[in-house]
Amino acid sequence: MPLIRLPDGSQKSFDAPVTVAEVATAIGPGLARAALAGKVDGRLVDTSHRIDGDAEVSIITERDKEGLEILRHSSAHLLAHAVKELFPEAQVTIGPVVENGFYYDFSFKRPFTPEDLAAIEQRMREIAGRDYPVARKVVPREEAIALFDRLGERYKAEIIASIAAGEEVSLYEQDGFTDLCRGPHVPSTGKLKVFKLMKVAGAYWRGDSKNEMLQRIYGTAWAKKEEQDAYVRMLEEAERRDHRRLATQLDLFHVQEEAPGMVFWHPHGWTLWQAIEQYMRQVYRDNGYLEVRCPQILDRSLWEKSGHWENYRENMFTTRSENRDYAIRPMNCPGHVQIFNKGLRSYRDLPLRYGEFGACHRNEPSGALHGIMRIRAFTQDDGHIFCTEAQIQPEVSAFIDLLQRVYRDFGFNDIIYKLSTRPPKRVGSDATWDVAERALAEALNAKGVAWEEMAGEGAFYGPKVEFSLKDSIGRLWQCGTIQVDFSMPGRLGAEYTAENNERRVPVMLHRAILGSMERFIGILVEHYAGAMPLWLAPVQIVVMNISVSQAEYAARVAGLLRQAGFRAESDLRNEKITYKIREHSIRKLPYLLVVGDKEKAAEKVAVRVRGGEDLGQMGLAEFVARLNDEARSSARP
RNA sequence: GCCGCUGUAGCUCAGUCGGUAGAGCAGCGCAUUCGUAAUGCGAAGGUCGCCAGUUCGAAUCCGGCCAGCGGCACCA
Repeated sequence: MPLIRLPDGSQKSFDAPVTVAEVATAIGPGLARAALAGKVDGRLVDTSHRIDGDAEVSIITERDKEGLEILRHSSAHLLAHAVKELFPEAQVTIGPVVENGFYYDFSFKRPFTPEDLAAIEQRMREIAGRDYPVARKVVPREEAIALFDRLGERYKAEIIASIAAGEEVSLYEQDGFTDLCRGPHVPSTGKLKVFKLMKVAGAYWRGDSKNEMLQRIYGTAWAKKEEQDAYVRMLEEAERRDHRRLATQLDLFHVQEEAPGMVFWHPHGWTLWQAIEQYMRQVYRDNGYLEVRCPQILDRSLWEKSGHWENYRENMFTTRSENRDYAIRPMNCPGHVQIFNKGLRSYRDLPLRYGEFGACHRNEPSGALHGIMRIRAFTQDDGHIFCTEAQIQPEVSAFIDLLQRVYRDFGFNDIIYKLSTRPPKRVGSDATWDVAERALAEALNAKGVAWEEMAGEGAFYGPKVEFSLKDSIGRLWQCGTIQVDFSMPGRLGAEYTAENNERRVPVMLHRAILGSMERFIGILVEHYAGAMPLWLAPVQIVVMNISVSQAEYAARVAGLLRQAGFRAESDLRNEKITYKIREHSIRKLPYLLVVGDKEKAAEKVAVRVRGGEDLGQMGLAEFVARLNDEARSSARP
């Protein structure tokens, strides 16, 4: 007779084995209706799961995180069911839960069309509406393989064949549709109410590009309609903020066919770039970095030494001249090592920090290109710190401080930290990895930040910390990184003289805060939806006259603002003031100044802030003071 | 690189059954001199991504290529 302990501490005893569903019923009919699954001694199970002995049980509903995942998982299952009803020749493969939803991969002789998607979604609603019970069945492996072979589902048969011999094979069945699945699933299809198919795309069988390509149908599913609506609105908002759309609208940059993956920066876009670069240059200066500049094309022999020629030949742009092979640099570190190598280095020189706005080219596969977020010609805010093992931790600590300050200045306050540790294939002794991993972990702990360990995700040459920022609509972007490198300094012959007159190879820390300038600008544009803070806005102020009699005064005001160090324009066109205001509002300028006869007579300006707030009249000195305050508070350029 | 979709005026987008292309905005000209998100009128603007093919005739149909977009794979 099982004694069931519930999350609130209460207990219920039964005189015979009970199912999760029966436990829920014993607690209350409302909970019984809401039950999606159960958690028995920490393990997620179906509501049909039978409890034979004493156990800790909680009932999972759509309010639980696990409940939502089960809804999504069962929605994937429902999708497969609908596809099999409409297209019996389609073969099912896998259908996991992903962020915000689920997908299911199918093999089918022709591509699914948007019309197919609509029909499939309709069929999903019908199946859900009929509220079929979902039944779990455990079968011997051979029986399951035979079943799917008989059904002509060769992918499923292959998946089962790869399940370890001892493991239990469970099948889920709803109205004649059977799928292999670990579960748990909702008790009946009627629990699935809020879902929507999103798109169809290609995906490789088992994620391997050597395998055939399947068709992946993506869907989203939620506990409540309002949550799904909010998610759809977020996607629409992301589309409105798309950096490609805003770049055209705000005349920042363009790309064209003749230079795939490379950016043409227009004057306004380049002004934004320069504001960022000058700020970062100041950051270098204030934090002990020495700015350097290296060639973009280097002889093949150097890339052979660094290992790039062997490992990344396909992804490098190369060129030839007078029988010599060259590569256009895909990264800056080999150049920085050359500077380090020039002259004899002492331990007294360490840590030595070089920084560069390093333009790199990587021949990315055409399918990887994406706006200016993933391109072939990009510029890194790249820095390399040459140091001793003992200096790793203080350098990493200082770097984290610096990165936090920079992100805050750009308006990002939410940072996610991840530590990637030694991968199976690596260089360097375990003792050295111990030192480096401990240094990174201690630096993170010293900062008191929450971090996640990504075991085995480090680079072959050393562990790394990766920094992701969260933007204004909740998306994560990995930008910063600091990586310990035990390999390259040695490969490229970097050495220093230690206290005991011994020659030693320095440790090199690769680090970037923004990552790629291009990508970071894309992120900034989307974060601010094109309405850049004052210190970054390509045009900060436009001065508009109301009629021709104030034209000279308006031009003079704009000139004075430029002399005060601001990016100001005048708009003296013979247009109605409402027309000009509309036009410059669309350009998302921070400040619009209106000058008419009253302002001209009083030697003042009427100030309108982006967004429409009218600050009324003020003198020029007062306005400039305001601008200076604002530029200082958002960042310290 | 792989799968799918897309490519028409500076921008956003129509274009039916194959019969040599259309709108709004922007730009240009003229008038209007105006107080916080669109003044009116007029003229102009296109190698329909590129190359081949079918056809009396191709933006439209077929094939190849290029680029972009959504994913997958990749991302030193």
